[in-house]
Amino acid sequence: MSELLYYDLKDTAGVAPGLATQVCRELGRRIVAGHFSEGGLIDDENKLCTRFGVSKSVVREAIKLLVGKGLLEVRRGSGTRVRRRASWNLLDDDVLAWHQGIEPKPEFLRQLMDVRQMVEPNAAGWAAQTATSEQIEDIRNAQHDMEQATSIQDFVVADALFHRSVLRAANNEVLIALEGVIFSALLSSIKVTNSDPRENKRSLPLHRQVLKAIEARDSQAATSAMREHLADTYERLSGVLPDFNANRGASEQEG
Amino acid sequence: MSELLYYDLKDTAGVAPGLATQVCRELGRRIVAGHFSEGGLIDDENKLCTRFGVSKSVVREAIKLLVGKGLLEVRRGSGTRVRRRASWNLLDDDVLAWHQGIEPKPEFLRQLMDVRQMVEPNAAGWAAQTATSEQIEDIRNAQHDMEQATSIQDFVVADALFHRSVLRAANNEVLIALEGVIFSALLSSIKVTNSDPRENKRSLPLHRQVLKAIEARDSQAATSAMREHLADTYERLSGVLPDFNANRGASEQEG
DNA sequence: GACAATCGAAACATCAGATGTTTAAAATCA
DNA sequence: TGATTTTAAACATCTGATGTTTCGATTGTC
Repeated sequence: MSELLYYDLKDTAGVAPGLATQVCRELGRRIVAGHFSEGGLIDDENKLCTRFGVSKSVVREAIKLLVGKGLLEVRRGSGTRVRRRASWNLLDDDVLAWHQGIEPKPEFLRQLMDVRQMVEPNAAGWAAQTATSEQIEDIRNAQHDMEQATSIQDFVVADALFHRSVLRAANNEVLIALEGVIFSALLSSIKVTNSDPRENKRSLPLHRQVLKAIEARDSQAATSAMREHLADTYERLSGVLPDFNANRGASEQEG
Repeated sequence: MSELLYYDLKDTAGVAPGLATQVCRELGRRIVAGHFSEGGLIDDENKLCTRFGVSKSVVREAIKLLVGKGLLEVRRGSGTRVRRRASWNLLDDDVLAWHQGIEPKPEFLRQLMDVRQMVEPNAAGWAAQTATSEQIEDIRNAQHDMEQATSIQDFVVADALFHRSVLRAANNEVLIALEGVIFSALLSSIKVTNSDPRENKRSLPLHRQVLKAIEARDSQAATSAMREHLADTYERLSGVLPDFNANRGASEQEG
């Protein structure tokens, strides 16, 4: 499951997660997977205690965590409800990670890609202006690892680290908080295209170009190269997912 | 305090916050305000119980909430530490709200504005393509409220709602999750420029242009108008804050 | 005196049970 | 029927006990 890969990339490992975190993740996965109807009640505290075999305090802490992520809403006396998706903190690392546990939805993936196309060319441009030599070194190393990768997994990890390095090199705290979006989109894309390593190597020249432009402090070139790279990814996804561009430019729904 | 204004805009009101939420907010404010050294220990559970006059379960839930926002790190046996700022979930609504409780830091505000300049022109462009008639109506109403506003507060709220309407009209779930960044930047900007209502009215023509372009389904015009509006804001901030552009490479690009 | 093994206090983790408050639905009555 | 009262369900909070981990202090040997 690539949810674990996501957590690896965020190096959330190291610390042993307590029971509350475990229960939180288990519930979170089910909510994101759509096992509960929007606005529907989930089991009460006692049932959850029995189901997970833990005490009430643990369940309460787990629920508090999910409330913090916007997934649940607790009403005293009434019960605990699943909030509508529009209220979820979609940028929360766990919420994004849990999305990796389900089949990628074409429209959501497109939205993630739209945001990547908005964010990363700018990030590359800023990186060319402000990156320190250490930050450029990080980008170079990631690029090198992409070249050397032999398995799909190694390649994806190196790819993710490349884009993260660029993002960090832009030296904008708020921007860095968006790295989860990039990881999520990247992992989902790989899952969808399921391309073999050779196919992936196709994107290497553009990554090289981004690196070169940043090294040369050429902001516009970095922006362009990154934009071109993402457009290529975008196109590949369009080819594989029929609904990828479906709900674009037209909407008049709502029930 | 405009932290409350932030919460109003996110309509987090309605439900009475329990003790855990109160303690969480109180601690969160202090952390964001920098009352603790990075990596430093905070009081242990018992001391916090005494300090806030609540039971251990409440304190534990509050701490779990802060861990979920990346502000704290709990190590069994050792204690609870404040994580370094780079690990905070800066896009979390509460974290952004707590930033409103302190004097805006020029560099952080610039970073927020950079992100706005990256996000909102795109959002306006997409809104021109995908907005429903109801969504356009929302934008129109917000714009109307801006025209009619008499107090600074009314104006800021209408301004925030205008930008939120545009963001929502882009019909991208991930994008919507960034509305907190816009609110935060907007409220900080007002606090800094402290401009009187008449001065604010200066931005009305550009808002009108954005609205007109979206109504006309002219994506490029919407993007341009929004870009121009933000560039204007950016410039005004540069004039007031000497350090606003301090840690910065040089030029802007984007095309 | 240096170093390693041991011990114990501090701090978080979990559990169990009791009591208060709020909500919403069921029961009751005019 | 419609308004009021009652009651059961569910969350909120408190209390106290026990387990586990960490880290520093103590101790004992060489």
